[in-house]
Amino acid sequence: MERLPGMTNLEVAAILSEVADLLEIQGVRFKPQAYRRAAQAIETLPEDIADVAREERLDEIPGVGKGIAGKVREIVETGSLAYLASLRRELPVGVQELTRIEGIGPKKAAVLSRELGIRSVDDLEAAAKAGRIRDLPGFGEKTEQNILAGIAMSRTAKKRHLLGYILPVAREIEERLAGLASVRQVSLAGSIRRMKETIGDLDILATSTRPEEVMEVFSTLPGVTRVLARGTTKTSVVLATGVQVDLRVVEEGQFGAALQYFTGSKEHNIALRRLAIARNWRLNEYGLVDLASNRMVAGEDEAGIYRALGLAWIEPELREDRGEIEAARAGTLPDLVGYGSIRGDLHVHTRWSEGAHSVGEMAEAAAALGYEYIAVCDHAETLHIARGLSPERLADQVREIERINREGGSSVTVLSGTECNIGMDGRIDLPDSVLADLDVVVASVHSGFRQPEREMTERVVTAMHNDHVDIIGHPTGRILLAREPYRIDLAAVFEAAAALGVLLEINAFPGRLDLSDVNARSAREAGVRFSLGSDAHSRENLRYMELGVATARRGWLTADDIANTRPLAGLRRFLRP
DNA sequence: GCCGTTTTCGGCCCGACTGTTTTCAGTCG
Repeated sequence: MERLPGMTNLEVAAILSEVADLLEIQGVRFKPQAYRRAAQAIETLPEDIADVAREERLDEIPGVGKGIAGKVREIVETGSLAYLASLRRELPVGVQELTRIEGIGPKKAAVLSRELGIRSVDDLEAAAKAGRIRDLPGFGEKTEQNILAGIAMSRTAKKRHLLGYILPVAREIEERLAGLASVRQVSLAGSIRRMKETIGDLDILATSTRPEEVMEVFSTLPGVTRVLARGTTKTSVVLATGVQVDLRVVEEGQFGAALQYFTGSKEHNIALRRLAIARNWRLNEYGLVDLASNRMVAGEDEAGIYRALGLAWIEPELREDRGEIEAARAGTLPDLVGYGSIRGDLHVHTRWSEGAHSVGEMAEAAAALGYEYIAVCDHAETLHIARGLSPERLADQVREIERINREGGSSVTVLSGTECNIGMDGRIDLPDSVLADLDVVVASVHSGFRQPEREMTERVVTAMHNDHVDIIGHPTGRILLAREPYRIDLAAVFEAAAALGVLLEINAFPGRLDLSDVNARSAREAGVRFSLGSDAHSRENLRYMELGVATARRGWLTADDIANTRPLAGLRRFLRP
């Protein structure tokens, strides 16, 4: 029997967020914040919200009390929320849409709707052009102009950028600034310091004895096409790639506070400020200040702020208000896998299929990175576009790998492997006899993404039941900024992977990062172990491993959770015979 | 609507900036 698809955490969160938006437009105070906080907690919950509701544990979620718990139950049980429907009826259609325009919040949207009957962005544009907005209370000519500019901006949708592509750019800017004699400290901040998978703007922070000089150098960096603002404490530029970069120069004694503040996330900072308030302190970008004595409690270095608030220092990758503050207080933060902890790459391609370099060249590059092993996992035959290998050519490749290992020109052991294809019915596109002779078998879905959830889940679980499969590659198939993950019951996949001892990959290719941080964390809770693979198509791509480690760290993973933090002998225990 | 290292009631993140005002509300990050 077909099971009704349950509400995902994302869908429940979206409903609560909309309630928050609508309440805000109505001018209701404080409730929007409460709904938003609950939505955020549910969105990033490492468990299925329907399970939590069924087990009557909703009140354990921070931000969920009696009222919201009842609404969540209603959503989970019926798929909708009567309260939201009634809120929608009370508000003219389209008012929400207005708040998406920069400069228009709930208050202005309400006035525009009430006074001029504006119901859409198109209405808004017409009214602004006709000069009908400037006479409204609280509005003026300037506001009218800004609204038109805001509408124009909203039409050229704000782009995000892949972490993997923007990180080298950011580091180059950081290095150039660090090279200036007057610069004392410099650090990346914001989402790039948290290693989020996609980045909006770049934030960089520095201290300097001569801020004007730093700003001059910064605003004339190669690649800068526009200077949006230029002051002695903050300068904003736009690079040719469309990336906005903000540089802030602060006082030396405030570097820690500023770094903490500008690293965010916003949710994390709000939670920290709550802790400060409880002690009658105030936390902002200038420091942690005792309100009674007006004395600075901390601010020079970041760790001092956390310490003063009774917390262990929190790695930037964890600062999303997803339980890290509670863990820091209890002293139970995970010992995150380190960027240098990976001993080998378990997913690389070579010239045998779609890669750019030979097996020997990849091994050499891996040795230069200090690895002990790499697994060559070229595609199998059915993946024609990637020049997949037939069993015969794969056998030739295995012989070449054996020769390279025997001749021992490199400190790296090359493992033979494949990235085989999981067919529509879950079958692998190589015979068992071939798979049995390989060291590492990665199995991935490369087609038929539109299968219904139940079939896709069965398909992947069937593949895991093949005793030769060691790793499921990029388990959700998403491509960042381009393609949604396919529909699959991840809880069922995690359960099977844990039970069968199949590793799930965190694919480190910049556009994949699949499993994602949040999914990896859920998988870990379900007892899954992981494999990190760069999916490198060239020597240079091996460096993408860093992005995979970042994703693992954001998913609260330790070295223990990851097979390829082990030396070769230890790794073999994670691979099925 | 939520929540407690001042609490079961009375608060709820903070500061910069803008444009509208003439002392501040609204918006943003």
